[in-house]
Amino acid sequence: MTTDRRPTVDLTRSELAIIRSAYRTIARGGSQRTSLREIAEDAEVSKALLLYHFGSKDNLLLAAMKWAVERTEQRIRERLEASADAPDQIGALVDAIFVGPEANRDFYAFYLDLVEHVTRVPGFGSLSPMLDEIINGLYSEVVEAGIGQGAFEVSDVAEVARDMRAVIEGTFVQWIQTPDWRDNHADWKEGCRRALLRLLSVKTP
Amino acid sequence: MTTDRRPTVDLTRSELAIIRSAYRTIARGGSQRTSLREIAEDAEVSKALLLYHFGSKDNLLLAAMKWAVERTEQRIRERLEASADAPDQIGALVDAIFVGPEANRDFYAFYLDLVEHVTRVPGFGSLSPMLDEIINGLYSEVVEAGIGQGAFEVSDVAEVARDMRAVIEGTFVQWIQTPDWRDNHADWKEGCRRALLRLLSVKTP
Amino acid sequence: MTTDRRPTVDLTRSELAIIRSAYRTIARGGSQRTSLREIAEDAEVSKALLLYHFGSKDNLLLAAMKWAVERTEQRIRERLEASADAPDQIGALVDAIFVGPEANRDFYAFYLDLVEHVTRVPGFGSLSPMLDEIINGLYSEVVEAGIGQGAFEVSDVAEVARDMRAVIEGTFVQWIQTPDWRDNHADWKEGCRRALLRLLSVKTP
Amino acid sequence: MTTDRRPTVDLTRSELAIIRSAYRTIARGGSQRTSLREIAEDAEVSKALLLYHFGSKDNLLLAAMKWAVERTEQRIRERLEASADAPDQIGALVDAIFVGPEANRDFYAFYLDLVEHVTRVPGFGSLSPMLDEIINGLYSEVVEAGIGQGAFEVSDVAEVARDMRAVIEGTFVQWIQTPDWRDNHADWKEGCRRALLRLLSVKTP
DNA sequence: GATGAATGAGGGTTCATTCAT
DNA sequence: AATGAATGAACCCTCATTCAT
Repeated sequence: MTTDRRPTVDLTRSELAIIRSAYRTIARGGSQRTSLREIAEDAEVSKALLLYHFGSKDNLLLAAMKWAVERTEQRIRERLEASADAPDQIGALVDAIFVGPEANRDFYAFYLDLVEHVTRVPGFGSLSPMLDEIINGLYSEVVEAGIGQGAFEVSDVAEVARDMRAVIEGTFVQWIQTPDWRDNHADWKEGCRRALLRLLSVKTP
Repeated sequence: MTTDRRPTVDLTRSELAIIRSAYRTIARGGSQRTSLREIAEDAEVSKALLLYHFGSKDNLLLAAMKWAVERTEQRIRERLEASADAPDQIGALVDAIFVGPEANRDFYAFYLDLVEHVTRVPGFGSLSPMLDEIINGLYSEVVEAGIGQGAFEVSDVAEVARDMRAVIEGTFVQWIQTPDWRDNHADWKEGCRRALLRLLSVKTP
Repeated sequence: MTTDRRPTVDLTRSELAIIRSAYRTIARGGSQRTSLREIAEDAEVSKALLLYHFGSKDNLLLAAMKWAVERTEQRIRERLEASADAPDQIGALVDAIFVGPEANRDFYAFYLDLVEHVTRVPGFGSLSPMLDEIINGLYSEVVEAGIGQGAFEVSDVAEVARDMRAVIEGTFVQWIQTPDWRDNHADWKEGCRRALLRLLSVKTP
Repeated sequence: MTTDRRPTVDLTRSELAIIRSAYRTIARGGSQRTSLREIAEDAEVSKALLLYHFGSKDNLLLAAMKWAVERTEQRIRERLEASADAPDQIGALVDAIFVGPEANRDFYAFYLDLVEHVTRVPGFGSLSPMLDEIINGLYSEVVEAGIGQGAFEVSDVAEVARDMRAVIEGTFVQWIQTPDWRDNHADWKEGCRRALLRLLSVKTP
């Protein structure tokens, strides 16, 4: 349904390196607790270079957020294609999303930062339709594929996609708060899978 | 080098006023973008008084978070009791939670801030078992009440409570990002209600 | 020569307790690094009581300084009288002054604070003639007693007293900087004794 | 959470300017009564620049202390060399040290501040071996030169150096407390000279 | 006599940003 | 393209002091 999308802007090699450092550092510490100096140190460049390339901290943040979302989408799509003809579409999706505790924690911690910005900082609002298109679009495709196979009982695809997203993100919001997130990842993943199946009215055996 | 500070156990009148201001101000602006000065101005007290009562910004934040969570639980419980014998338990819960766009936005913006802190600041970890107990406990009670009436098909109450929480919080995470949150509140509420019913395998008419 | 002097002001019991706490606390931490709260905690009274009794921090400081100097003089005089007819007047004086590492360190750390105040804060200048009278007076008496016994070769008593004071305080200024002041106290004491004797042209055996 | 800071090894031109201002300002007002703002104003730079170069107030203080001690040593050595073959070695030393009321007052007020820090702030302890080496080393050299000329009766050079230091610093401790230090400087200088000679068993004419 | 509540002034420090090179 | 020097604004926090009780 959604066609191929390309990175919003082209990034030079060193811009990309900076963005990666920004993502890594911010995912760990939170965007407001993370200073440009820390990011610059992680990237092994001067602090001034960040502003030379991105103009302001907010701009760098925005760029990093876009990059992170697009990269994550791509990673999910690749994994999904690898198991394209799996009998269990939902299981494949969950496998593609729950890639591991560290990566998931980094991404969702970063994502919560993103939501915080969308909610309160003018200029980050542009992220929200982008997320809508990417995430809900992805889930819609999965649902439609499942419907084609007669696997799900679904009337409104968009609504179900939204609900799936709620279940997944709501699961991560809880999981990310658990102290033993490094170890319990598989359990939460399985719980999420079951919840999605129940949501789609697929009887679990 | 401890500082001047009242030993905070029960909340005095002026401590409560400060906490209310902190909640309001932080919900709007985010805890890190909100300075003690802003909170003090909102509370119409001196900045130093905040620290006199709470010792540090983090402590005030923690106190405000606990207060907000407990107050919200109580509000939900009251509303829930008011419709105790409603035929539609889930509907009643959703009514009790979705009290209005402003209040919901304030609370969930604040809540996401809380999660961000739990994730990254040592010392806020104590909040998450508290949340677990309060929120999941509340949902468990509702589920068990429903089971008693034969309304739901549920085997593991704790898991269902967790899934409900995922749906609800995941819904708010999406809703809070929508630009027209002031107007679309009712739609998201209805969507959340349906998702919960589907999750509990209750056939919607 | 100098006649008996009495405490500049009369102190109530609780004022004295506060002053003792002030002395102890400040000797350890320095007057500017020590807050009224710390002193109040040490004295187990409220911070406001300090100001109720002394009016301001500077006033308390001044009172504590006067008290410490007078108390120290008295302590030295008592010890000196106990060995009134000792053959070695200087030895007796040094014994009376070098009472032990902790007490000496406390007093001279406190004394340096005092000098710092005399040098820079108007209002503490009154301490300096008081010190002159007390300390140099004390040393003068010792010297004169020694002259009576034909022990010293001295022409100008006041000058010698000043020089003795220089040697003693200069010794403590160095000693107080040594990291192992707890253990080397006896060595410095002995060194000081020899220096004083040399100063007074008494041939050491 | 390291801060922005130049790695201070050699002093740049502007670092030196800052240190000079720090020395001047602190000598007058005391290190704890002197704020970074005052030093910055004196140096006509922004307050943030001090921390950019030195990282913290304590660090700046430490740097200023080291600088002041080394500069003073150098000044004394130069003056001493200028009168290298003077018949009266001690007189030359005293001349080199007692350069004038303002400079002496500044230096010894600053020095007493330094001692106060060494006594109580961990991290400033490194200063005292440095002082020991520089000051006592200097005096030892003078004593040894004098011995070579048969001027002094001295057995333990290190001990005598320590005693000389005691006399000199003890003299300044008293002098700095006198209200008329601007006028009596010459008298105290002469008194110090005599005391040193007596200490070294040199018969005064 | 004694204290808790409250505050104003100021402290050191952080940090995004600017600018000359 | 890249950086070090420099800054202004704001931050959290400390503390002596005031005042009503």
